[in-house]
Amino acid sequence: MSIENDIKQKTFRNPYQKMAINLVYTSNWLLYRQSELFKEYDLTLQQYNVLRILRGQQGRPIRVSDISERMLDKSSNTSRLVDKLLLKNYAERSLCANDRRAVDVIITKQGMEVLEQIDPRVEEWENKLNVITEEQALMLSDMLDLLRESVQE
Amino acid sequence: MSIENDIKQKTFRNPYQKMAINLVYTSNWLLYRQSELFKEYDLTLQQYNVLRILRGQQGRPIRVSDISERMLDKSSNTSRLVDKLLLKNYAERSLCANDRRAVDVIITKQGMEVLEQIDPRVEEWENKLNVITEEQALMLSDMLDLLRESVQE
DNA sequence: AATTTTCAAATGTATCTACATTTATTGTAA
DNA sequence: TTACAATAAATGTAGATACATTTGAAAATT
Repeated sequence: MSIENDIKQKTFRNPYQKMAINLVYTSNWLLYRQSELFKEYDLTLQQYNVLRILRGQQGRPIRVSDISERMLDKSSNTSRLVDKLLLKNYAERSLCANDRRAVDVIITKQGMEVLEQIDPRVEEWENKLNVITEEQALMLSDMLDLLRESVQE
Repeated sequence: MSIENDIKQKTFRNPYQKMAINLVYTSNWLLYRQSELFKEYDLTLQQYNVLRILRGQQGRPIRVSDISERMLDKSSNTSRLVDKLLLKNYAERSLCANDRRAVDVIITKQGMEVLEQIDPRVEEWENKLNVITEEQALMLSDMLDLLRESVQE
């Protein structure tokens, strides 16, 4: 359904506004569907995001501040997210050897296992997005990069 | 900067995953910038969203449930958002004549005024997005519509 | 070396959000 | 018409989030 119907707004100030609104709306839509999936595994979206970052390390530990940098939602409180993962035995924490301010985090076997359970479900979900071609998807991604670049901080 | 650099992830499972991640990342990026702007006027993003929906009514009252339907973030608690706007004298609430369960909400003069102050700032911001053409913006919006359509609920 | 600044993580706190429940009203079926 | 379901809004509450502050450690400056 078109964004006009979804939010019952017939006109937009300009194409850029329409696009921006659709972008936020679609992101919320996507996050909501995916959250439902993660909820089955008692994970929040942010916890899942951290877990995936941990797995991406392939055995190497990663410090809390580096996790924060890689989060999609930069405002997350990574300390507390890691706390939650520790409670579930999905992650382990240890002091960083060469910088005692920092804390190294690593995924556990159980953390890997829960991700492996979720993987096919996420993949299945992502595959539904192939109403657009792979080329279009990459083009869309490139356009998003451009948009962010254009607004200097 | 490319999404790869922004979240320090070099590879993605497939183009759809890359696009989806970029979508969420860019939405967060956009919301964060805009929130900073609204904060200057002591409004949260959600409060601003409600105010704009109220203005869109052009004088006609709108019930709380209809506001919810039009929100970009459907999970917002519209009752409490309207409470906040009442406290700031940006909105008024009255019982709906033909359905005493419902509550009619209408924007006040002060609500209109604060929006008018914000308008040029938002427009200025949106205009920075014109690194892509209007046609590309509309195409991007259409592709987002397609994506949502493709995943049946 | 001592002092100051910067940095990493954790924590305190008010606010916000998600979700279930409640209250009041309307609609529908027995 | 009574009983039951459906709807609209408000509210209670646990947990999450945003943001400032604190704690401890490292780096830079004096």
